[in-house]
Amino acid sequence: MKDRRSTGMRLSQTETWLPQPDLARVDVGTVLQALSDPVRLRIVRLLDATGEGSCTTLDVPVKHSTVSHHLRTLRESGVLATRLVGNTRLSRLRKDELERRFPGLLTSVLAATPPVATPEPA
Amino acid sequence: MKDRRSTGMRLSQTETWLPQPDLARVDVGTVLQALSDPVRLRIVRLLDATGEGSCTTLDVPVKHSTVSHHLRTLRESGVLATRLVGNTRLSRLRKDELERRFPGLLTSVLAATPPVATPEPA
DNA sequence: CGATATTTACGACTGTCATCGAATAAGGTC
DNA sequence: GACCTTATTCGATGACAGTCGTAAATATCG
Repeated sequence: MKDRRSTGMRLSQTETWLPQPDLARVDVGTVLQALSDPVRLRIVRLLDATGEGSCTTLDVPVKHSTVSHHLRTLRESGVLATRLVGNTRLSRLRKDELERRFPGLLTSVLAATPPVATPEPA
Repeated sequence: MKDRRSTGMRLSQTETWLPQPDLARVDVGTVLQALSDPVRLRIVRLLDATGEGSCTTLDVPVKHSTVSHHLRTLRESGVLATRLVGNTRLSRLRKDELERRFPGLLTSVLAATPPVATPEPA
């Protein structure tokens, strides 16, 4: 129950969300494709750790416009949901829904341990 | 030291395998990348159903040279192993190894149900 | 209203990758 | 050895995707 005073407080009763696909209509290949990119996989891991994130808060080694592009890809593939709050857009993982649609998939990806270093010392 | 009788019998003691990566050194992103292609995902499903398959036995809508390319990709990413038997190469999923390295990953992918049809009726 | 911050949209470049066809290598058969 | 089958490799091509910069849209603050 939010109670806003004179200072700018957002009202949370009518939250707007960006359009997102029904996971029942999403193919597992689409999700795999979305998760296959290194930057996107990093975004997913960050969102899993922090809960929510936006274009500027996500620590990824690409420009903002590129982050926006990746967030769009992840959203359209059903991996994350984005809600508009004031000036920013906060994205989060659709963890529960994904777990129901593809049991164990996202869980196993997030639980994956990094490879033992240096495949070939060159 | 081949010992063949009149009828063509294969000897199974010295089986040769194509080189494959140590899964401990494989990143989950590499596997996701390998599984993200539609043709490769189909190959993986076919191999899961039939146990083993080769370039010609796999029913995929691309030419043999392309199948060979995909099999190579899947092998180098650690998804499948290939053993040479006579003139052909039989590939199979490294299911158990993958399950140990990325618990639940391949399982969830193979268990994934197809999407409910017609995302957009056009 | 102006100024700033956040994000997206658009256009362009670039690199990667899937695909094919032809050539090559290797196995098995006659 | 000649021949066919199987599979890979190579080069070329075409399409897609990741990246960036800039412009545009929206919201917040003064």
